Amino acid sequence: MEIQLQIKMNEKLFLRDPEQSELGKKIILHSIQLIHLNGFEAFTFKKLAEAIGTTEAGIYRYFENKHRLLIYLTAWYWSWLEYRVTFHTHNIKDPVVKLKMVIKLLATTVEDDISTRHVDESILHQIIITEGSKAYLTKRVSEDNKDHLFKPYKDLCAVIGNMILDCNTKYKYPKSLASTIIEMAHLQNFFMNNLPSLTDFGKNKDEAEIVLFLEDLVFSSLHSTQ
Amino acid sequence: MEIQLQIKMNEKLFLRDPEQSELGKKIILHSIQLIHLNGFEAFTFKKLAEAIGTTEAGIYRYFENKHRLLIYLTAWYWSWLEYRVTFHTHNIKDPVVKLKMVIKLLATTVEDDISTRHVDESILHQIIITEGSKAYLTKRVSEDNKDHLFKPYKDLCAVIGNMILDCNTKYKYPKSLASTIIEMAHLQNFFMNNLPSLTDFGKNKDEAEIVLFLEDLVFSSLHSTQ
DNA sequence: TTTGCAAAGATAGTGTTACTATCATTTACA
DNA sequence: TGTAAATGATAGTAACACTATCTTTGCAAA
Repeated sequence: MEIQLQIKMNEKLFLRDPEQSELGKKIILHSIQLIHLNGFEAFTFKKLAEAIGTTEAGIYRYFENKHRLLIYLTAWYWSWLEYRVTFHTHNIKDPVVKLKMVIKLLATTVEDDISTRHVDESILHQIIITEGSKAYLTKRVSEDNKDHLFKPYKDLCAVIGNMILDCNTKYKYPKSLASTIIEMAHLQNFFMNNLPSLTDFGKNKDEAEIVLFLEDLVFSSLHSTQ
Repeated sequence: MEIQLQIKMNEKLFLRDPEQSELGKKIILHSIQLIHLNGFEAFTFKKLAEAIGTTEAGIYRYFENKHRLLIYLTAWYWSWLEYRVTFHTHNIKDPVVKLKMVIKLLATTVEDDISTRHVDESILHQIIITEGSKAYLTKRVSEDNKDHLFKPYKDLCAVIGNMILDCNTKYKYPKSLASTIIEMAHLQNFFMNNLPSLTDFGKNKDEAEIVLFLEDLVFSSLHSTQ
């Protein structure tokens, strides 16, 4: 049995759906590799076209510009992560166990899990750690938000927020705590590997310790009697 | 009595010290305004030169490129904030009260406080919220770190980490909690104003609520019996 | 079998960005 | 008054971020 996951993306994320053609899939595959290799700033459509063996104009038929492509990749990533969260927390009754699973999924490098043909999820995960926030840290954020480009991110945050409430109905900041977990799962990973003195994980560089930190943070807040 | 604050910056942050000349000070003043107005991506040395009334080449004598200028601005900001933290927590004995003061300083818009002639601190604060993380989220981060360009940020983080330990010597993640507070003070503010569904502050858009959230987060962790 | 049409390929062109170089002029100050 | 440093003025280049147009290919309905 081979299962293939297909994620349906908002049409405003692209000009032409990259999932619907060979060229489109190549754009996704190679853009992930190139961004990972040189970083988003050094990434250009010209280099991407050369890597694929097509021309710049060809890429522009799929994506307005490289920033839109980044938004597409992040949206895809968050959709995929929400699916993984749903999948891996299914049948878990205890909300605490559930939330621990989510923290683990957020903060741990993906092995081959639920996979897709044309996306390398573990490299994409690395990209989102370094480049993900650049998708929304712009002057255009409100317009892009109106086009629902960040919906997958907000949906995931809402799902986690609800799980937090399942642990403690009286907790006052479920959404902020959810976005804090999501962002910190990535940022502590970046710091651990690049600016280790900003973390307590520099010695072992072990993702498992980030999980422990986040668990302590979350469940202290949720069990607090303050 | 008029007090002027002068912050001594690492020499690797610039080619020529902008604090030492009128042109240099104009570069700082106007770059802050322009980045705030159009965002860092749309900011160019040409536009900056036009705003100042000098030429591109003139700017390049002070800063290698716009990314270095951003690093300079962030480094200045974190140095200034560390000074404010030291100043405002001085003479406070209770470590909990001290840490609460820090959270307030991090998460609240600055009014005219400890001021400098050529830097608009409240606009700079806004810039750091949106653009600050772009200073280190790059492929060059390790090299830049070797040049100590992020020292002010790391110093502030260390100071806060020690205050955390003063509250609870046994707490296991002082540095990670410190970087979490710093980053979240900014990011929750950005989300509140731009992607409010990621927070619990969308209704009132009140920074004071971010302070309460962070206090709850921090002191739950530090008083936790888990 | 033809026609028709969308996707992709090929090529060219434009304005802007991110620099680098050079030389003349002003300013500071010794 | 002389000299060096800072600044101003101008020019130039390679890469980037697009846009336009025209041709070719493949495939499907008439």
